[in-house]
Amino acid sequence: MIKRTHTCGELRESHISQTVALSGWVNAYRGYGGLTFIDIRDRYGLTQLVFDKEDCSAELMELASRLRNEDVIAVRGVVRLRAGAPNPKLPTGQVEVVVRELELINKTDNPPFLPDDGPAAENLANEELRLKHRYIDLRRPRMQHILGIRHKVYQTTRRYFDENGFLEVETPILYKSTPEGAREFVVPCRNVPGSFYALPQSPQLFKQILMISGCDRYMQICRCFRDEDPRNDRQAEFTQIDLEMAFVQREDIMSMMEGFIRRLWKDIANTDIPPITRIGYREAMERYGIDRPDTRYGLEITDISEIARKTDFRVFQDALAQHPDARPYFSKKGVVKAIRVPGGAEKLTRKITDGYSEFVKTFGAGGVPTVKVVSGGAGASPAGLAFETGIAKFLEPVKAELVAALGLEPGDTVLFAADTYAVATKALGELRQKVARDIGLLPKPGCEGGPWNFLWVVDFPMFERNKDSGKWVALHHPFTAPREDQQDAFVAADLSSDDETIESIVSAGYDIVLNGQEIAGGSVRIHNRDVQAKVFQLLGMTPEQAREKFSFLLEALSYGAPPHAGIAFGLDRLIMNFVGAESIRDVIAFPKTMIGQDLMTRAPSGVTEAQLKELHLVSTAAPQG
RNA sequence: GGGGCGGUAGCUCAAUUGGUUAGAGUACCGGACUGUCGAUCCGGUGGUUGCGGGUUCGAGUCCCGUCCGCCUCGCCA
Repeated sequence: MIKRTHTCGELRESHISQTVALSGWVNAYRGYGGLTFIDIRDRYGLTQLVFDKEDCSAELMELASRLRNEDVIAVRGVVRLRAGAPNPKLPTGQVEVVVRELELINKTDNPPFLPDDGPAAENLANEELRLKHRYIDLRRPRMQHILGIRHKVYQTTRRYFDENGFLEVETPILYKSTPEGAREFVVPCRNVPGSFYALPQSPQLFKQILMISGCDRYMQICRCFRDEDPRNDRQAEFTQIDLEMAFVQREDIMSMMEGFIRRLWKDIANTDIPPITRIGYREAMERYGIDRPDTRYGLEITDISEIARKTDFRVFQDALAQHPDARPYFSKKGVVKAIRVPGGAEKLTRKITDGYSEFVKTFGAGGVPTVKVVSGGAGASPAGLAFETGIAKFLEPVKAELVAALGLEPGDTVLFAADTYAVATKALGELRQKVARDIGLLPKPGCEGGPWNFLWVVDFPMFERNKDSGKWVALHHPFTAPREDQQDAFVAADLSSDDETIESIVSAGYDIVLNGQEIAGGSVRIHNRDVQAKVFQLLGMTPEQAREKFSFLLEALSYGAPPHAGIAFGLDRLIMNFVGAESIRDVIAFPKTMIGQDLMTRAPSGVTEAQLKELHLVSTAAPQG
């Protein structure tokens, strides 16, 4: 075999007249009878090979003329300045290799598609086919680039945390089932009939145990499993950058993470990230209607309930009549909220705003009342503004107040939501993002590069009532500590009667949001056994159940647990941001489809009766696949 | 679990209200061609329209079921 001396992205004018050897895949074939060009490709780039009747034997010309896309070849030849025009699109475009020796290492069958990102790739094969033949898809320069960025993120991560004294520790994949939270993948255990492991949703408790074990600072790039329906940026099997620190407070973690983010963005995107601003959960919900606000644009939400109360608009009045005396953030309290869309009068056509009404119905809202703001005209306000279309006539009596409250200007459109606090907030929070895309406030999805708007979201409530069961659930997870100044109130609270207090307790949790996407989340943990037991109790676990599921944690907490805190990054989402990927599948080498299949290996698949028997299992489903 | 979009040649797509032999580009095969780089030109092979039923004189097209892919709501402590 001809052994390569250089890669296909390496040769320059400085190599001219050297004899070199290259190996790779045939990327393109251009034949002229007595003259044949082959582009040879490997991970590093493309180089033009030339076979010329004047220089090559008839056998070599014949062999070259039979080469086709994706054949694997190796060549030996001499580098020379291109005899024709140089190709400015290629780093190697000044030179070509005149081939003296060609080895056809492996002839390909006609490939189902070509791994081409160039102009010919306008019709990229569909994803199903690309996933089935992932080894071809991954040859694409784009995919190689993504794998490379992902590799760099691993390296920067390990380097940063190593420099800061973190210890990389692996934690079990075969773990204990703790059925709170996400649905788990379950693995039958052969040696203990009828018992099962679960795959970890995260190494949460192991990293806490490692703190109690004296590891002080832990990190791991780990696989996590959640058997929930996937999304564009979510799949059942994903990767976290997981870490935990002992003897720290919230601020210590936050500054360590800001350092990490600055390093990461410097290394990967060559960008300096300024200090990250913070917002409280309540404020985020009020202003943006979501706990992960995208701050690249305005379109903030304003509560106009008190103004709406003065109108005769039935939709407003009906909404406001719901639990009028409830606490401000009570989820079923009736409210009216509004978004001012600058320039919306022109950009948001009737067809678009009708679509918004349909859109918010998916979140339980009835529709989106709308009004346009114009200058002058009949009935113009003192500021010279008038309302038109939609619900304009109902708003006439409160025009001046609305103009002042929302800062309205001519050409604006105002979008309203009148419903319960929970529904109106959610509907406008989602609508806000849709409007931003519609009127061009955002780069197109899949664009690479900034702006990078980071945000810490802090001060989450510890608990909320599940809207169906009415049970208390932890907003983050049951191991999250109350914020330092809330600890006493939680310890003192009577769990059976003190709803107001429990709902008001704020946790020591923190999320990092990037451009409206949650990229990391963590908290200070409970390190006191009694506090942890009280949380389990509040979540409806009897002391026996708590012991059955978490005795190891409660015991560990009683044998000298240091204060500790941690966080985990969604690594796949980080990569998506760096490379401008639209789908999480594009940043995972071997991803799964929406129903969790690997189209290349055809996993999951059936197993034999013998396997089932050995595992003490009987399947009630007919075998598939 | 719910809603939406899609599945036609190896690939990317087309095919009027249901109507003749399901087309184009590309890939592939054969031929021509000495400076291309999405090479070009000439010729050719290539189809159980995802699968199974149904309606009809006639179905790629309409109906029912099913499988697969994507998007989305719920879900994701």
